Amino acid sequence: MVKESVGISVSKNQDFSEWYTQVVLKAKLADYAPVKGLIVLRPDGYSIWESLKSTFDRKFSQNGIRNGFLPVLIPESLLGKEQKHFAGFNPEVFWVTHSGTNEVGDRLALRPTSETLAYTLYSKWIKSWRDLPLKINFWNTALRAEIKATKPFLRTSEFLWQEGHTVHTSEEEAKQEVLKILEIYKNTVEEELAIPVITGKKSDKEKFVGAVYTTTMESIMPDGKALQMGTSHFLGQNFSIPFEVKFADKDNVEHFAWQTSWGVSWRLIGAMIMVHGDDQGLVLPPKVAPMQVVIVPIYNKQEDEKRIIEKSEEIRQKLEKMNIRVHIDDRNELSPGYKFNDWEMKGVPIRIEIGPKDLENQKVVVAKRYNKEKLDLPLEQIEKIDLILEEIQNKMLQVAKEQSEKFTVEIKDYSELKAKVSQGGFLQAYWCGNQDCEDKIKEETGADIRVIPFDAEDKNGKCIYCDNQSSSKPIFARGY
RNA sequence: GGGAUCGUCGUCUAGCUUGGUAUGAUACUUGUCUGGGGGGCAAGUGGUCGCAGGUUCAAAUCCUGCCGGUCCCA
Repeated sequence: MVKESVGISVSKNQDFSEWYTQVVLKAKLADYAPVKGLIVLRPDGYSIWESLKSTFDRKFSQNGIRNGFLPVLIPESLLGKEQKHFAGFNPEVFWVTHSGTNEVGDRLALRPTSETLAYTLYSKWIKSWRDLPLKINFWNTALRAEIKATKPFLRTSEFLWQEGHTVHTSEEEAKQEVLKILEIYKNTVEEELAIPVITGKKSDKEKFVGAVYTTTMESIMPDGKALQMGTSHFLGQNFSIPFEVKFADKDNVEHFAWQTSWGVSWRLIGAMIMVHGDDQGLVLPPKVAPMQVVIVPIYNKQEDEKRIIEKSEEIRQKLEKMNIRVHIDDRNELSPGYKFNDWEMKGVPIRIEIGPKDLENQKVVVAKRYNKEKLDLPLEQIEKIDLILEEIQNKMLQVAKEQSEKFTVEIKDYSELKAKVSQGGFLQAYWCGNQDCEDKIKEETGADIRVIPFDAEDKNGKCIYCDNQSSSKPIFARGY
């Protein structure tokens, strides 16, 4: 009866954008802050971020990367040192112009990204080839004015992310690092968030300003729009020269170093919501779910209550010993039905129902969130929950892969591209490599080059726009 | 960058055209009966009508500016 005011009031198909906002707010992941363009993370949202963070930290560490911390203010003189880079970011930089009532001399930027600041310090720290490679990652926030249309996790003026900055003695080693990081990104997103990605290069037009080239991973969202999930840049010597990041090599000759930078943001959480969520709300992959199992006890008589709570407690302890994150919903004032819907909206992967009838039969009811399946599980097999969580994680990736494949289409001619863009999807077509064609396609269809997949970097065919010999077969799409 | 639209207890909303004591639902609190898919009954708490000016005897309502949300187009 009151379904609409409590749950998600629109369906995912019918109004995707409204659906997304409602899921974020009603599942209590985030809320809008009092300042336009900014959001607040609530514990369930932050917990997902912490989970991703710890996975990345483990993998970075295995790759010899350590964490550091940089300040949020960057003086204008530093930010402007690499001109292209500066020009690219300038329109969205927030500036601090006053301290108290006094004007500051050199304006201070709220960091849009930390290359310039980090490399100023790197040039102090690096003297010799023995100091390299230097690999530091920074967990922080970046600020870029995005005040036209706020969308939690996807378009906000401040976002949580990590930015890694590495320095190498050789071009080759730096290029390898770029790929290693991209691979870490890819397998983390696929294994933890159950979202398939396509990796490859950005076109020159779309690359990070200041980079020699940018590698990226892209995913397709259920509304057919593409989302950039993370990027890893080869900076060459573009920064090491102006910032004088130099080292004396074994032969005692000074060289400019070779650099990389790379980052993923909480945008990944946005992607997870869009890819897996449904009309009932959030659907969380077990690996990042703040709560993996919720136990809902059901009883109506006093004596049942005691027995059932005891049994629930017993199950909780067993599961906790297996490192499963489990919670008993013992709120007395709410009906079981309400709790079912409540936890479904919040995306908890498994619900265990336990009532008098179950006790008699020495079993519980297990309900899987992602496909709504319910099954009976004998009490003595309760450890199987672990396997079911694993199965859910795998199936979710599989379903997402199928969805994503459906969205990936080969395009033969330009009229087809024009027609398909509005329906959305990854549209793969030959391209001559000329930016004029890229610009025209963007202008006429709204689609840009999202990624040139690694296996499509060298493809012979005819450019979809100008018919000339093609150099590659990129994926075109409208993006977020 | 251009345009549209909205802002009234936590949430959704009536009232605005035609100025005159703030409407309902839901949520929340308490009690009670309930309890296997969003329960019933009863009582109660909660709003400087986004903000700042202006017009007026009187402004949620009319005027101006600002702030904020959402959507569409480039």
